[in-house]
Amino acid sequence: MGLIGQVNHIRDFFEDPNAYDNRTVAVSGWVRTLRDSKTFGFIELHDGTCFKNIQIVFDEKLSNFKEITKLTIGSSLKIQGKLVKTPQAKQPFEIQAGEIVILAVSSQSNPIQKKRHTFEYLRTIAHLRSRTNTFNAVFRVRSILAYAIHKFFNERGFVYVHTPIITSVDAEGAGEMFQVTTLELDKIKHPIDYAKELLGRKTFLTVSGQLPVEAFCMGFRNVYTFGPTFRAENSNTPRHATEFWMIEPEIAFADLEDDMKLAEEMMKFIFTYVLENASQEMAFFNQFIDKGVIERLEKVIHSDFGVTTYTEAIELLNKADQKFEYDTNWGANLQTEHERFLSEKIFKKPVFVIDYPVGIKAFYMFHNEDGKTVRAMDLLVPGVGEIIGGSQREDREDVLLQRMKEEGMSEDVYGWYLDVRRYGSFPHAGFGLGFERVLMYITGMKNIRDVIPFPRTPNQAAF
RNA sequence: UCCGGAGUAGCUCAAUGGUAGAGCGGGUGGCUGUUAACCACUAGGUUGGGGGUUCAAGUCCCUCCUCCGGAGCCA
Repeated sequence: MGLIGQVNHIRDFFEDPNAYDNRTVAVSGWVRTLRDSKTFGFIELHDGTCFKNIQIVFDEKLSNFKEITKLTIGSSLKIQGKLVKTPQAKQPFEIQAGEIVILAVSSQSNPIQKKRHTFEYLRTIAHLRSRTNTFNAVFRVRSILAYAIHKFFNERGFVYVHTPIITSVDAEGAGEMFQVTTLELDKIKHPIDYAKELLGRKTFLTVSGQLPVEAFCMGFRNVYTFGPTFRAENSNTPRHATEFWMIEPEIAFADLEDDMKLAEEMMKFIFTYVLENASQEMAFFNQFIDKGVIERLEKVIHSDFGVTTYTEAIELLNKADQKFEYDTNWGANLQTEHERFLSEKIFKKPVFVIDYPVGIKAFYMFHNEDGKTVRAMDLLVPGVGEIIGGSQREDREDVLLQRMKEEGMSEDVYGWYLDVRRYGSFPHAGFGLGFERVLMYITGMKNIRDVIPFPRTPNQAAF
């Protein structure tokens, strides 16, 4: 006989308190905090089924009363008692315990204390931090957000494609790559014979699923990938991690306008879904992490995203009454300060910047007639910066081949990618959405290390 | 990787070159409705590592390490 059916879930109490009022219930969970007096006490119990805890009242009529008052934070319990409403108190209802079974007492050296901890400290105990209010809320929202993304694409007929994590496609222009090898590095002879690799060639962890997903776009029209990606950059910022998750849709018979429309619809859909399905967590973020985050999300849901060309953006920045550390000059990348000024001060909402100079964008982007720009788009959001990067793809085989030659890319490795243009080319477009960056925007968390369960950043691969 | 800041009790932080402290957390006791509970008592230290200056270094100098922030790279 299993244990699961023997207890109620706190989540159900909050969803329909009337159904349990004055009824005998059983719960299991962990002590979040405990207060006791001479003849009675209170436990706040967390059972993992929802953000909120339930208050347990216990008194000296229990045979193990003295033991219970000595319980430490984190100790696990099974409790039977009566659920009663408490309209005059802070909590809506509580359980008056008839029996408390102590399953395990937590060691008093538990690093999670009944006090406020800094996020920096909690990162050093990432395996324990899901027991705190903030991280419990962050990671439940992470789960709900992932579901919302799948739901969005599924409802629109997109096919979910599992693109490879190990790839031989080098230098996609998206950053440094981790090399994957089965060769014994301490015994390796130079020059390295990559034919001796288990996979028969030099391989890496993927920096993007875009190229393979484009191939599947030929068969299914609208597709997306959603999986981990890896960048071996020595980036030390609150917005970068070496391992992160990315969503990459690819749509057929579509141009850049369709691409932006999809991005905007998706953002609005997932924001709405999280607000509706994580209301307790969002209320917590709004009160303790980032005051006003709910209002900001609602504003985005009800506003039209801005659009400006790169060339116009440069003009807007030059006209602005604002000193920048770096000058804006056509042909150079926009600096972070420029991007923030555009989204936070000029547009005051998410804004697409489109039609970037050829020289600062990837080889596969569609070339405009002006010969100077490509059909690329970046979506900038206040506070987080670049959250989406996408483009209409170059679907003309000759133009693409020319660009690949200029980049020195070998047809051996990329020939299959040209086939997507060779056997019935079609206009198509897509984008990459940084999953953690959306999560930061939604929760108001300021550091990417605090929205990844076990973050990998330079010097950090513990757990 | 570059620039800046910080490393002192379990945690968050004090300490003019001169006896290393507080709050929280822990432990013990008290308290008849608490919810950041409250009150009393108590234990707890290789001041990030190494080297140097000085009668004397947490404090000044050199160096290394780590973390945080800004920049770059980008999602």
